[in-house]
Amino acid sequence: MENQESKTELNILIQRRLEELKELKEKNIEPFAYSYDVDSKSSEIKNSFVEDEKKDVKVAGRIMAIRRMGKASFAHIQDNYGRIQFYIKKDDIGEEAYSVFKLLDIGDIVGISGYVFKTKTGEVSIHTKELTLLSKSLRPIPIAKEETDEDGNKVVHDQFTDKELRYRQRYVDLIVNPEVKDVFVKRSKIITQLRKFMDNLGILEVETPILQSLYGGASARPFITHHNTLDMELYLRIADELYLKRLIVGGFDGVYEISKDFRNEGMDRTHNPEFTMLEVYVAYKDYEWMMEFVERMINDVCISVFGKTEFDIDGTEISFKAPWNRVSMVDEIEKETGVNVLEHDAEGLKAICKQRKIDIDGNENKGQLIDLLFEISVQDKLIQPTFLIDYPVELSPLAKPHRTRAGLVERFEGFVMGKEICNAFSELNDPIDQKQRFEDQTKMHEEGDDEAPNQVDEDYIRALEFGLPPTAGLGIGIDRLTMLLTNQPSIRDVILFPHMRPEKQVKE
RNA sequence: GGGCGCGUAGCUCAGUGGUAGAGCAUCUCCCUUUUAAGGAGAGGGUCCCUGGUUCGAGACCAGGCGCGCUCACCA
Repeated sequence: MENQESKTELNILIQRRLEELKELKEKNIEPFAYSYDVDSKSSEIKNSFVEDEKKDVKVAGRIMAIRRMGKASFAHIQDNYGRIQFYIKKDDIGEEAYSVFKLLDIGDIVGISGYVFKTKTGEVSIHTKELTLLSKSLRPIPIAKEETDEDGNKVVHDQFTDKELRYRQRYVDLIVNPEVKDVFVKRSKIITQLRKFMDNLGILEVETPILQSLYGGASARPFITHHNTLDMELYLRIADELYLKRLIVGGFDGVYEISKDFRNEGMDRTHNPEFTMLEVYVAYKDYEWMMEFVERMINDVCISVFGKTEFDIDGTEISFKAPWNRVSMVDEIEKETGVNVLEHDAEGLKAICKQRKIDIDGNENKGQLIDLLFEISVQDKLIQPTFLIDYPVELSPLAKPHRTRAGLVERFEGFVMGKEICNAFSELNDPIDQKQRFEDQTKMHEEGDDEAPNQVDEDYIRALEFGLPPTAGLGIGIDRLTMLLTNQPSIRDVILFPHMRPEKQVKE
């Protein structure tokens, strides 16, 4: 069995590299070096090239292509900033050093010391004086080759495209697919800019528990874990909302957390079991203020990270420039369907749904039915950034009743391209109302809605009883925001290591 | 969970019932400004798994596993 395994092609390739490793050691070459004094970046060398200057540089990177021509060779290395070619000649570095070079492969990480020149075909390159092996690569990387066809278009051959392998072995994906790396650089910059924006406003970044004995702040099924010493069940948070508002009770004027949340639900293009949520709470503000806050913050991110507010998303021109559209949820539904949902109870809405052949299972409450009608008739039409405002109270157990419209709460969600990108409200700070709503939810849980919380968070009620100032709160899904701004089709394309079923075992 | 699709060399893929293929990668030789370098040669396969049909299965059938897309669920 073991022999069969060792006959595979991959194993032979690895075996070959192990032999090279041995030969290198016999030549007293350390194949896994300790450090290298890099003084240049590939991109800077190319951008700052001056003819005949012969500037000395030291760069390091992974060998991505080798073209050997007997006693001289060209190769490309790739560093964090791009690729650069180096030229290496036996006459320059000597027989022994050239024989070391011959033992190198695509994938090896090397340091190149030499001077910058331009080849006769015009490529800025490094004329190698000294080559240092920094890390021998034992496993062949999937090589993509690029050529430029007659029309000047870039054609990529043998690109590493298997999505499963790309997600499972993201390190390989990042090496060979540069545009993937760019998405994650953008993601990082988006988060950095969100932080800067809030920090500048004096909003304090905090950390709250991931392991919670009660879960709340959203409706979702939680992951359950166990604490051995306390011998009790703990939940991985589905939201950090209730903790952040406790901090507003405690006297902070503004807090935010960029939190990993966990929801034990289906996985698809827009759902990963763990995902990143920004939640912000600001005292003495309401949802009107928060809408302007979102406009300003997203504008700031667009300008700082992308240098623009107009985006081409799947062929549609989207403008994030403030102000965004604002439309009322129930008014829009009425506009599209002719139904004033506030005039009907749950039974009446069910009848309307059935009449219109909308698929329902009959257990929906009024809020869920309104939401259904919204999704069917309105949601897809919200293309340009739009705040959908004033939700039915049944859908929003943590939002404050609308100051003028009965049955509604002061809540908004931001939609772009028919997709939700944020959720916010004037926070409910009446402890008596809040307790009643929690109890209604717990009842829903008992009646079989396993996404409703299973018990009332009495401590949160106690906190409200001490007094929560008027507060505006906001949640933004960082993954989905990144998807939108970088035009990526799947949440897995903006999460470095998306959740996958476990591999049976790592091959070989 | 439903539907559709995919699974063949390290990578990208051909192969519609009759000897498992191509390009790149790998190995040997030649080649001191190449860039999908080039020339000559060589090696490399559990065709996802299990059963079935057949004289004969990579291909056809059934079941399974894995993955992708999509619908539903998930505010």
